[in-house]
Amino acid sequence: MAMRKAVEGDWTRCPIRDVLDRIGDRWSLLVLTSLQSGTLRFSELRRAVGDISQRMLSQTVRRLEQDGLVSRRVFPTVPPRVDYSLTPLGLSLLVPVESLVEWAQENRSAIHAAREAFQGMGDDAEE
Amino acid sequence: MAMRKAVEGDWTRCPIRDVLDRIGDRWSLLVLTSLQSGTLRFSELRRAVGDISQRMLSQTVRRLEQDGLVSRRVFPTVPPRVDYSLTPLGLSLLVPVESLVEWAQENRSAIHAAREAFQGMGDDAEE
DNA sequence: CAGTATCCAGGATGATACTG
DNA sequence: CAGTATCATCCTGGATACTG
Repeated sequence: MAMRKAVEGDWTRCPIRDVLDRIGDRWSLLVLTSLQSGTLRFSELRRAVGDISQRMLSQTVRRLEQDGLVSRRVFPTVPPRVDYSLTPLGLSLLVPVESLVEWAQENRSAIHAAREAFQGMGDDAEE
Repeated sequence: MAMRKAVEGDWTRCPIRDVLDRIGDRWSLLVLTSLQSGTLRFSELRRAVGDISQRMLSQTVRRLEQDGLVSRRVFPTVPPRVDYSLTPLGLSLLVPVESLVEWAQENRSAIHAAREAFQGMGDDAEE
């Protein structure tokens, strides 16, 4: 998704863009939900999310931290240790997000069925 | 959003990806909400959404139609006329989406404030 | 351990031109 | 009017290597 530019524009029409620009990417939501259960270290978070690269995890948590959704605590030990957890703001975001997740679960088959139906109509799906 | 591949994978963990892959892009949500008020023709929809290109609108509505979120009716007149409207499924999706929109409206300033706070910390926002 | 720096491929989006 | 085809561009995300 290439949409990090128009955020500051005339999007008063659509504040949702602010949110979508942040949770609409591949990893943010996974990171957020992974932290739902509690604090995790970088490596733990990485395992929890799954197959995310170091670079993307680093980038994702940094953005989430900048947006005030995730809190980052550094322990000046050696080896270094960094804890990540949800902020109240991040936690509050998960409420509406879960509504969406529920919808997704309930209607996943409907969407897939619709896609299947399209296959047989001689109309291709550009892929 | 470059995430149209992993949809069929092991995303049982995260059905939300199915949804995000479809509404997380730049235009889908705008199109959906534009149709909330009722049926629109292609050109009307284009004006309603704003500065979307013909190509992107065409592509977006096709995908939404394939997913069963939008209904498309063609009138074999000349000049041609095509009406777009939400399906019950599309309408039902807007319910949780609106929760997210509300959250976005209520917390927009909080997010922006968090970003501003970061500016002064010597940490750049990569842009 | 917890990152950052580079390089690179693929996809999303936009502009423009053409068609039924 | 309602698209499709093509081309160019920018960004996202992955792989790999290096650092404190």
